Amino acid sequence: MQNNSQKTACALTTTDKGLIVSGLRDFSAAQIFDCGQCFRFDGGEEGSGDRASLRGATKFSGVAFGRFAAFTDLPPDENGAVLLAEGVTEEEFKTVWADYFDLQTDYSAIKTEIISRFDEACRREDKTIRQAVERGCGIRILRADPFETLISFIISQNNNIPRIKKTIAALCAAYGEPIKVDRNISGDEAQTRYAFPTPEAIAAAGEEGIRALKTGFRAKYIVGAAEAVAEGSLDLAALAAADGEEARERLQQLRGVGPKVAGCVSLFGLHHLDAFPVDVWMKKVLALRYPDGLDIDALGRFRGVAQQYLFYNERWI
DNA sequence: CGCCAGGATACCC
DNA sequence: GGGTATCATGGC
Repeated sequence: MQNNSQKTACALTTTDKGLIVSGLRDFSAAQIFDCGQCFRFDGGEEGSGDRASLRGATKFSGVAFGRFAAFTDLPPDENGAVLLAEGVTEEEFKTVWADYFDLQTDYSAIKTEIISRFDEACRREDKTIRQAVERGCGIRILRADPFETLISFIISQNNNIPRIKKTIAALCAAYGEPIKVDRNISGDEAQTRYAFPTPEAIAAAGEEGIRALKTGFRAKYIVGAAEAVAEGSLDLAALAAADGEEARERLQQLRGVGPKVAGCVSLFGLHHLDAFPVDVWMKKVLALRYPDGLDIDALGRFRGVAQQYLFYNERWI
């Protein structure tokens, strides 16, 4: 599902307000950062634009791969969606953020296949998936760091999103490397940002060090996973290259990693788009929207993307 | 006080 | 194999 024409379609322009990325397809920073796949970006802050066109736009700022940046959706033009990236150079966008946002993947083609597979599985025209795809039309599956995703979703178990974000922020502040913040990002100069801790840093912190961050019963799971990666017994890069089912089974061998966490790590951290994590929200979707049952395995190789459309649709309905 | 939160585990039958 | 109490913590 690679599309070279799309790769070259997005255009970069450096302005005094930041880097303008135009010609984006199937893209919404707000939807991407608000659909539960990423815990390190915070929004809500109004775009500080002095122009009417920026009013109401939400800026999301945060850290990925040890880099702090802010992203704001601008009104689309005739070439597609437009994104304002602050604290990002053209070179950095091309080498880091374009890959993070999975810009080389054609999500229009994915949507078409998803709808087709759902129709087949339901043996009718499925209105639910159409509504979900429409509502979350700008969602993309981030290519997030595998280790960060693993630890983040271990923390997510039996937890709520605000507290998950708070705990991860505390983990980064305590054991992550401080990041030099670009002074051009207005309003954010004063705060020190932190990279996600390395496996070695978390392993060295030990169970007591991690428990001190109010991680509760998850502390031993977090340290165990970090130790496995640090000592090399768990090779996440190999799992990214492996079959989706094989990756999920290997992840579930870790204590504190069950089907749901393994599914989220596979989908968001390893980019296995066939992973379909079922959480309380998805159980609600399945019971409410598909009362006659739904064969997950029949939903095709992009069912993980469909899962995000359905999750977003149900959470913000 | 109780219940819930992007669950997993140990233990029950 | 399928049910269920328990696990830390904080918000409501």
